[in-house]
Amino acid sequence: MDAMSKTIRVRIAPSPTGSVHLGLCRTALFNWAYARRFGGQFVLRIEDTDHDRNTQVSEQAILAALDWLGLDYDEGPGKGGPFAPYRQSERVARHLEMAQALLASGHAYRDFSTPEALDAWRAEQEARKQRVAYRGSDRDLDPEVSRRRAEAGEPFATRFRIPAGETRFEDLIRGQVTIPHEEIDDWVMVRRGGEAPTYNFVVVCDDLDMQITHVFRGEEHLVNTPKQLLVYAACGKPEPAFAHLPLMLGTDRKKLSKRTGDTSLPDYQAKGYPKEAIFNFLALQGWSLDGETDVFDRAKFVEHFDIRDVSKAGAVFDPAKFLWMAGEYLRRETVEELAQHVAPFAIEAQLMTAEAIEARRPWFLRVVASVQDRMSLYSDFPAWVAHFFQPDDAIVYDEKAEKGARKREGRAEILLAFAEALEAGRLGHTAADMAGATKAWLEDRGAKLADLFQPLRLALTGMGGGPDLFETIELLSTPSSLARIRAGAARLA
RNA sequence: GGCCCCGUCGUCUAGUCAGGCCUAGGACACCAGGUUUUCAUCCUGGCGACAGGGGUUCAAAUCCCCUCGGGGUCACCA
Repeated sequence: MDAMSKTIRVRIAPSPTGSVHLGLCRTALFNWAYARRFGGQFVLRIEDTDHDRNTQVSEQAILAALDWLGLDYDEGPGKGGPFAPYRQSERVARHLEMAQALLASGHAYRDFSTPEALDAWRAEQEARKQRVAYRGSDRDLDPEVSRRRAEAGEPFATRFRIPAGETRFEDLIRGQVTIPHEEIDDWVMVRRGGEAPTYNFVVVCDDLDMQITHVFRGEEHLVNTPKQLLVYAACGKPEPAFAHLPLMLGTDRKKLSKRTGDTSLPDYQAKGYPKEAIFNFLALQGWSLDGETDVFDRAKFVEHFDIRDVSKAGAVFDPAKFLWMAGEYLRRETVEELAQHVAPFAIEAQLMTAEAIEARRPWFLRVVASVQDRMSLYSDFPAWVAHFFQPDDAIVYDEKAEKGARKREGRAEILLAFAEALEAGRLGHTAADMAGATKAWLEDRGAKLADLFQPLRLALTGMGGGPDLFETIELLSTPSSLARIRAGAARLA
């Protein structure tokens, strides 16, 4: 009832380790959409309780990724909010305080056993092949004794006392889930030494303090939920609603990992996937608009998204469909937009400098427009236009294309004749004029179109396919075209 | 292995909660045509699934049970 009447508050709580995984992006996407759809708040909290693995770079990468995808959060590190701080490492005092309270109420206990003893116990379990949930030997220690040993300086870990019974909860995606308590360890809330609380504990403390109403996260957290639910109960606090998203799978049907391909957002940014395509594709991993429409913008997504519509089964990540989606968005861009997106790739490939692009902007736009239908990714651009920057007498010929061109009888002669006609201006000067005039010219000579066009394309661009040839001639300029054609005639003779 | 979750075309999915409108729809991929000076775009068509077996019912992809298959998880990681 509480959760219904309060405004919706969702969060993502990534740990800043490694690169930004697509799974995190998708979880963020769904949380964000839910908040936006129902007028709630989307919170970012950095889960940096594992000091050994956290990195500052990684935290920055998460912030940058959300920003790039346009998933604006209402509260979070660097942005602040009514429940600051939003970095868990900065909230430890509060976590310890809550741990203290659970110790006092008997929901938790001090475990003085050594890590070595635990290892031995686990080894024994392993040997007997019958894994039983851990129940610390100090679980039933007299509270007074326990307190005194702690005061005497004996190190201990704080464990949660799992009661008998089972936990049953309603997952918004999966329906009712039941897990018997015999399966759950008396897990560690605060590590030995007393200053380092663990994830399963702090996540509840923080969600509680930040008044989170809905927890949407990956399915790998499903079996952890009872542990957390038990903490809510122990604190006497209402629990949020839970929904566990289906995993994103690799082609091996296992949790998406680097083994089967790129998994991080920066990988796809670097390859030149349009961001709206990434957004759209991620939205399709476990959710669909109406079963008919695959391409939709973020407004549409927000307008229709509901966590209840998310599917239960894991989604195999399909690179081919992702590529198609990329092309779909790339082709919808205006030439100006596309030029802007593609320019960095041209620069990186050392085809042009930023200054050169600026200086020849009208030309550059025409070039971009000419290959728009031929690209799926921004990174496809350099390969299509590289020939423009090669010396006229040393165009790099594609092997297959050259083989094809060499099959044409009289290739050198026709190229030379065409060059002459072109130079004399007998074919006109605009692409449209030249196309018509050239066809007439070919007919007069009794030649087939392919007799000229195949060798011509090779001479001009070195490629087997590409934009309209007369457009290419214009873009190249007549002198340069002539040089290439004559060089081609010589090379193909 | 225990426990938990899941199971519709190769892949993403609609349909499952409220059984009939499903001879199961869409998309990607693939194949075949068409358009085109080529490549691509674009257009048309094709291939292709209810994991299996039992029930319940006049009727099941939809409800129940079992089997099989896949995944997740079993830390003083998150």
